[in-house]
Amino acid sequence: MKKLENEGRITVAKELKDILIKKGISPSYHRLKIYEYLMNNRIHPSADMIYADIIKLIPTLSKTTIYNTLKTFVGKGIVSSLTIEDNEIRYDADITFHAHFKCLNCNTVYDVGIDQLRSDKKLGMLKKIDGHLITEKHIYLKGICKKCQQH
Amino acid sequence: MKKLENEGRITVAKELKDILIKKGISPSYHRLKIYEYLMNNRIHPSADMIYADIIKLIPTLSKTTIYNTLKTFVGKGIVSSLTIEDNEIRYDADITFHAHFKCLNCNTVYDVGIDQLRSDKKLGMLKKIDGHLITEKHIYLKGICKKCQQH
DNA sequence: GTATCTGCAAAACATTTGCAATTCT
DNA sequence: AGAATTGCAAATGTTTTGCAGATAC
Repeated sequence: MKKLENEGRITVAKELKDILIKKGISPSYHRLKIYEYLMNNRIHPSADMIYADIIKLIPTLSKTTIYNTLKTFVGKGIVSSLTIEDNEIRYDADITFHAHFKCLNCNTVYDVGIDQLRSDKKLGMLKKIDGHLITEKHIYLKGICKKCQQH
Repeated sequence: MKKLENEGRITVAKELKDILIKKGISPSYHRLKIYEYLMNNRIHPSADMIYADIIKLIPTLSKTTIYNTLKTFVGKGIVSSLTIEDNEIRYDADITFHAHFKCLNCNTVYDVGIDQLRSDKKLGMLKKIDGHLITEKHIYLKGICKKCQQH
């Protein structure tokens, strides 16, 4: 829990607690710490990464609680889940629309602003972004299809 | 093995065999049938869906062969893998750049042309496409990051 | 006849579920 | 006390691995 800065401002536990309450999530100690971790560590961690770090703080923590909590957060819309990996789900407390870049060598997942994507006219032609060499591009949209809307 | 049409032309086994050979993949019967299945059934199937359908044709087929073959195909670049689901990998024989839409109700994965995406200026603002209602958007880029390029 | 391909069975994981124990009010 | 939260242990489901048998050239 070292890095408390977040885009120029300090994120204090009180503010995070209020976000949870506003979304109808009772701010238990575990939930607060998990949310705080996600807000302060923008590394798109997996459930296991979150567990490995927070257990240092809460020795009795179980992975079930991590999974329960993440499901609650995603369901309430304060955290989004990324399926950029093929074997595990990554989580992101930044719910604004942005793209992600995964390095196939070091497995780091970087944030990429959409404005940077639009500056280049054709996403299909894009070969590099933020200095990262692109070899694969995926656009996944989700929602309710035409058929299902008609019943 | 009913639908043999593919964008106006007939895909014959001979052509598919030649694609495999050209890519350095020995065209065994199993591989040919799996590739043929993917080319003729553009439904973005999972390994299990492919297995369930092809075992009707090859009763001795094993899932290991499905996984081995798909790994070979993806490695050689004639099939791409989609991580649009959070619990299984979907496969697509269409390796041209296009987006995918997954219905959260019926789980169908539709193709979406990128030209359709670009006609709308801002992907971030997009609410509907091909009549499908969009509630989630993900852009995943992969490759080698800036740091890893420098060694 | 040697290399490749296939398939069984078991293992390896991430995630989920059932239920009991704990905590909070 | 009663409801919500947590956690253990077992189950689930997908994908991987080791190895033996089958097949192909």
